[in-house]
This record gives sequence, structure tokens and C-alpha cells, in this order.
Amino acid sequence: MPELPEVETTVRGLAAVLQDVRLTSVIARRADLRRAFPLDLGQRMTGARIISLTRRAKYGVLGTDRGDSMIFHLGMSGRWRIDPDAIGTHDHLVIETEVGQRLSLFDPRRFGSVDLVETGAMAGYAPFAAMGPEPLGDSFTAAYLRERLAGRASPIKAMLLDQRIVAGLGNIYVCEALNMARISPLRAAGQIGPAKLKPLVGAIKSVLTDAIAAGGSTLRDYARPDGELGYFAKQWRVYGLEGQPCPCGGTVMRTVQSGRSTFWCPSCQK
DNA sequence: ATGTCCACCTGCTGGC
DNA sequence: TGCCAGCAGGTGGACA
Repeated sequence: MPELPEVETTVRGLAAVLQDVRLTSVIARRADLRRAFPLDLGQRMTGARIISLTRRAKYGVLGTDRGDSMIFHLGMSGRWRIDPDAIGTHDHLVIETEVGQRLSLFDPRRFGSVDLVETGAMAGYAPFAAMGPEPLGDSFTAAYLRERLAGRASPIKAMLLDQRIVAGLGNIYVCEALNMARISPLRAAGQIGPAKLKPLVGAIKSVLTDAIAAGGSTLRDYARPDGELGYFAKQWRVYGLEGQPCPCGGTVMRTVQSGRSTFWCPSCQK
């Protein structure tokens, strides 16, 4: 899934098809993903015109001319397919537009979600309520991080994955940013000084910006909304590269932290 | 409050 | 060839 850059590129891809376009049919093909689909999703979205497509953290938001917003999350394996050849088992939500295009939310593992909220009440949408700042926003700074991490004993890796601290980072880009900033993922978050936090914030912004520019990293079951595969040769420094050389010349190792793989280089990350 | 673990679900890969 | 354990981008609830 889609971490922030993949959701950003997905939303941009969807905008090319849905901006100012009216939906003629919205059908859920099962009752739920991670959560139940809203019972009135089809009724409220059918006939609506999409007037905005935006992203918050790893969520995509489709605003309609009826004052509703459909908010989707791609979980671990979700993606949108545009004009798929056929609708199959894992196409859980199917949308048809006034210009005759068809989109499907395809998600084999079904960790994704689709919710419907009134656009004016979006700040109260539970997943957004306690969420931290956007990592690419102006309010995400070294000073902010310093304040939020003060006194925290958890490893920096875990803190950066906590969406309440900063919203949108996932396992891949946290590993990449920590390597770029030469910080050990095991370090207690509260013990990292300003001299290290500044490059860390810079590395996070740089890693995300580069990934968005490249169109999102290609993963096994991720594709751009138009279905085109392999459009970006991944250029990871450490993620998934256990035993391979780190850019510093050291060797990348894999460690498990809170049940998830961390890829890092003990030679340069202190 | 903080920190850790686990469940949710399907598909793929590598080792035997 | 076949089976099975292990692993995968996330989130949130249940614990101590």
C-alpha cells in the first residue's frame, strides 16, 4: 500500500478521470472491507458530481456537489482500477461515470475502507480527529518533532509510524528517511537532539517528494490507477535490501520492531 | 498515558 | 511437483 506518495499519485490519477464528472452508478459488491460500507453509499453517490479530489495522510477524499465526501483508504493491498477488462472477486466497489468510464476499488486483503461524511463535518471523522500534521506541510518542522518526541522512550521508528505524531508515513519511507538522516531506528525518540532532528525532517520531506515525483514506488500489487505497471524502478536505499550494500558501504540488516521489518545500516545509522 | 502485541485477510515466495 | 511456514505497504483494539 500505499503510503502517502502512492495515495497522492492515486488521487491525481483519479482526478484525471473524475474531476467535475457525474457518477451514474456506485455499487458495493460486498457488505464490508475493514469496516462495513455505508448502507446508503450507492444512494448518496449515484448522480453526484465529483467536485474535488484531495488527500489527507493515506486517505483519499472525493468531494461531491451534494456536500458529501467519500473517504477511502487502500489498506495494504488496495488500488483503483480504471476501465478494467473484467470485474472479479477483489473488485469491491464499482463506479460508472457519465462519460462511460468504469472504476473499481480492488483490494485482495480487504484492509481498506470507504466511508461517507458530510464535507463540512470532515474534521470530526474519527480517523482524522487525532491525526498529526502532513509531513510535507509547513507545520511539520524539527521544532515540532522535538516537542512531540520529548520524553518518549519508544524507538524513533515506532514514533514516526504513529499517525498522531506525523500523518502519512509508512514502513518503507520511515526506513528510507532514517537511513538518509543516519539515525538508528532503535534510538529512543526523546533522546534525539535538534542537530539530528533537522536532517530527519529534511530526509522525510525529500524521500516523499522524490517518490511522488517518480509516480509512487512500484510494489508487487500496486499499480497506478490507469493500470500501467512498472512505471518506476524503485530506488530504495535499504528497504527490502537485507544483505545488500548501504550507500555508505556498510551492509543493510533486517530487524523486527513491534512485529514489522526494519531495514537499516548499523554502520552509518547511530 | 505509554508501550507492546495481535488480529484482520489473501497471495506470493522460498525451503524442504 | 507439492506443501507449508513466513512474510507483505496499515490500522486499531486489547492488554500490562
